[in-house]
Amino acid sequence: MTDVPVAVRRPQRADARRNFDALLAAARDAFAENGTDASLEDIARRAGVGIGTLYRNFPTRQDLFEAVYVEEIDQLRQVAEKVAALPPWQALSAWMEQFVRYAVTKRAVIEALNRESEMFRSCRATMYAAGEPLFTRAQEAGEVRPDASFDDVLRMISGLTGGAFVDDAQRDRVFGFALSGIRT
Amino acid sequence: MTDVPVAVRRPQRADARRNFDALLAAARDAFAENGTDASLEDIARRAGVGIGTLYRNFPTRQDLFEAVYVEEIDQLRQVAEKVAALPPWQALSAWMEQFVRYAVTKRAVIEALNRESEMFRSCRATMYAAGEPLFTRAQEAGEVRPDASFDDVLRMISGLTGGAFVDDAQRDRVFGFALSGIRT
DNA sequence: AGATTAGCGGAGGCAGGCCTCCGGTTAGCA
DNA sequence: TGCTAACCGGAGGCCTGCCTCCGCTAATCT
Repeated sequence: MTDVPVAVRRPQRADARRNFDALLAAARDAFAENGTDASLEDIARRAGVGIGTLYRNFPTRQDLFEAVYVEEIDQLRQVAEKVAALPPWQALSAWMEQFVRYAVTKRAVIEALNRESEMFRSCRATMYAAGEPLFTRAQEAGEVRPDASFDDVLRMISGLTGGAFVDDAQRDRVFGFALSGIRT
Repeated sequence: MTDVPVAVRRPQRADARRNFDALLAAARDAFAENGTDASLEDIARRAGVGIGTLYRNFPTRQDLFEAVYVEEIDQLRQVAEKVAALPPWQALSAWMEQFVRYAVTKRAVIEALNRESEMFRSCRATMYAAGEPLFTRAQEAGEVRPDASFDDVLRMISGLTGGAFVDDAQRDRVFGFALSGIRT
């Protein structure tokens, strides 16, 4: 998290730093709304900054994406730690709940499950490292059906996340159904 | 199915008819691959036809979409009839299975759940008319949890369909988990 | 305050998508 | 076989997005 493959350092000068942060915030919003394909020109516009400035700070779309998400993905790890003391199923389900809430607003995370690239691989690795132990523990405790894998669950959740629901209540309900389907 | 709101008649002349059919086939493929947003220019290219010809036969994207899907959606109704004699849960689950198989190759159908327009509304109506009775019957027979609605199920399935899976086996497995989650 | 140089931002070239228009072609009929 | 209306298809205008380049601006240092 502190050290990422392609280093994009925070600029030194005051104006530059301002723009850098504005871009990051704008990108976060844009990615949440439109996924990985959000228009870079639109992001620059939202940030109130020229397109040139965007490209100087983040030479590739990857770089921008990375700057936005690497940190956020780390939250999943933190939640996993917080939750470790709970009983097996409760721990897993709390973590998954967080994952859902997280994925709903960050559509791009879902795409990370599939796309190929250095950084997506690393995001994926972080997710697995965070959640898989919880899953295994719940499974070994006999709380989760033995024919399900952690990957199954992650993809189930991320698929569901991509769907559109009438309202939050429906979404929660449907997630509840689906998750109850992986219990023994 | 024989009569749709905006009539797009099959052309009379031999060459025109050939092109019409080629366009339809190309559109089917393109929509399956890229969803509703498939490039019309690409569809014309696939059909080996000029873009002008596409627009002459299908003045709007809607028209083309309609020509491709209205008929296919009707299959869901047919399956519902075939399956009506089975016991409640089996009937529902057979129909849903068909819906899944169907939706996987026709991504656009999923979008129909959300988009607003005359024709999407009509597609949706057809889907509901086909599947909802089966659902209600299964629910009244106590096979389906009473707090689930047909809409929940449809959206659950269509959400999952949008997700990417490693292989068909995983997809089937995950669908199985999710569907077992709506049983009592 | 003045010099230095990091940083700004938009013009502009390129690509691809949408849709219209119209000169050229040809199927079908007599 | 010859005529003619129906049909073809792509050029071209418009838009939006990607990315590069470079003349100008102003933050920082002395």
